[in-house]
Amino acid sequence: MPSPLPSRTRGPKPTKVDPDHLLDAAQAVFAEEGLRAASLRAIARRAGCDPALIYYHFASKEALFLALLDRRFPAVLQDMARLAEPTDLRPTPLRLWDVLLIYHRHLKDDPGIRALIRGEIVRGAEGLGHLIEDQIRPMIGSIQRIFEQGIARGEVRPGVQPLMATFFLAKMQLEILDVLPAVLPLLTELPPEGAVLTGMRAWLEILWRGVALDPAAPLPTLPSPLV
Amino acid sequence: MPSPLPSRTRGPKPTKVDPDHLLDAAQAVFAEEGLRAASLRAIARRAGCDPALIYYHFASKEALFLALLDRRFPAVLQDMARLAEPTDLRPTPLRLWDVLLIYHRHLKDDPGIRALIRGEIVRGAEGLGHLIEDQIRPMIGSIQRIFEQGIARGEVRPGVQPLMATFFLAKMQLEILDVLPAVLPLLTELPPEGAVLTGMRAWLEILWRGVALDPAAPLPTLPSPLV
DNA sequence: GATCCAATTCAACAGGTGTTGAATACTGGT
DNA sequence: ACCAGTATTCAACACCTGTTGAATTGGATC
Repeated sequence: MPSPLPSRTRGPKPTKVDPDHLLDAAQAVFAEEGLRAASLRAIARRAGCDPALIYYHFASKEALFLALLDRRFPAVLQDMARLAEPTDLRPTPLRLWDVLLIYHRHLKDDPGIRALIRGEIVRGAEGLGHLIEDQIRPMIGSIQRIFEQGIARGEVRPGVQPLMATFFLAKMQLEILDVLPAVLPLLTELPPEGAVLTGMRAWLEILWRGVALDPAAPLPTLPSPLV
Repeated sequence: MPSPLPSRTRGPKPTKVDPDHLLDAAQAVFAEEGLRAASLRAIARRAGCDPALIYYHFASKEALFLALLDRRFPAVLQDMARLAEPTDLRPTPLRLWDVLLIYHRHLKDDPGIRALIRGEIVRGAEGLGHLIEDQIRPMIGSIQRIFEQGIARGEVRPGVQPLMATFFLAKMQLEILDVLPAVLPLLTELPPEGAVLTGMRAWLEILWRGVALDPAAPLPTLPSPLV
C-alpha cells in the first residue's frame, strides 16, 4: 500500500448535477438569506455538491446570479409585451390588473429577483447593464404603453404621466408581494394568507380611481389569479 | 533603552470621540454600503478612530445600529402625532401632503433607516421589537387616523381601508425617496434633482383622487418643502 | 506626587468569504 | 486497451468579518 488512501469520493456522480439544479438551489438561498448574505457554500450545500462545482458551471458568484435573472426575466417580459398589444381592447383597469397578475405569477416565489428589481439594481452589480437594457426597460415600456393607450381611448385622465403611473403601479406591487404578508399580521389580527390578494385589489381600486378619466365608473370584476 | 519603542498613539485623544460622532459615521457608512455590508472597520475609519473604540461606547454592531434608530425615530413620531390631532381641520389632502413632507424632512439623508423601515425590519434583527412597538406602530397609527378623520369629515370615500391606504401612502414615499432619483435618469433624460419632488406631487395627486369622496374637486396647492 | 479612572489603541482570535489548482474517477470513442 | 474529456471533490489561498483582552496614556482627585 504505497498511496495513503485512495479517496473514492471524487469524479462524476451517478446522476449529474446539472446547472439548472444549481440555479434552483441558488434561488432558494438567495431568497432566504438575501443577496449579499447568501454564500456559495450555502448554495452548494443546498444543491448537495461542493462549492467548487459551481465554478465549473459559472464563472463567479455574480455570474451565477445573472444566470438566475436571465432564466426568469424573458417570460415576464414576453407576458408583458403581449398584454400591451394595442389590439387588446379590454377596459384599461382589467389590463392593469393583468399587470399585477403577471408579477404575481412570476415573482411570487422569488424574493431574490424582487429585491433586485426593487433596489439592488440601482447601486452596484456592474454586470447588470444588459439586463436593464434588454429586459427591464422594455418591460416598463409595455406598462407605460397601456397607460398611453388608456389616455388615447378616453379611459385615463390626460394629466396622468404614464411613466410615473408605471413606476407607482409596479413598485407597489413588489411591495405588496414582499412585505405585506409579513407586515399585515404585525399590525392587525389578519392572517397572512389572504394579505397579498387583498392588498392587490385595494391597490388597483385606489390607483384606478386615481388615474381614471371617470372615477365614478364602477370597476369591472377582477378575476382571481389561477393557482 | 530597554523597551523596544514606547508607542505614543494610545490613550485619550486631545479631543474626545463622542458617541454621537460615531453615530454620524455609522449612518454615513450604512447609507453607502447598505446595512449588512457596512463594516465596523469602515465606520471606524470614517470616524477617525480604531474599531475597538466602538465597543467602548456600544455593546455590538447591532446595538450601534439600534442606537442609530433610537436617535432618529422619536422626532418623526412626534411630528406625525402632532399632524394627526383631530383639531387640525385643514383639508385632508393637505394633511396627507404633510405626511410626505415629514418623511422627506427626516429620512431624506438617511437611506439606512429607510432600508430598515422598508423591509429589513421584517426579517431578522431580533432587538427591533421595542422599536416596532414604541415608534413604528404609533407612527402608522397616526397616519391611519388622518384617513379615518377624513372619512368622518366626508372628504374620503368610506370604502377606503385606512390601514391599506396608510401602507400605500408611506411605502410609496419611501420608494420615491429611495429609488426614484436613481431610476428616473435611467429611463428618461430628466436630471435627478427634481425627481423626488416631481414624484411626490404626482403620487399625492393620484392617491388623493383615488381615495377622495369627490375626486373631481381640485387639489389645494401643495407647498414645497422648506429647505 | 501617587492613585484612579476614562478613553483610546494594538494585536490577535476564530470563523466566514469567494476563488483556484490539482487530483480524481467515470464515460465514450477509437 | 488506451486516451481524451467531462464532472466532481479536496485542500488551500488570501482576505475580511465581529469581537476581545491587554496595554497604554492623559487628566482629575486625593
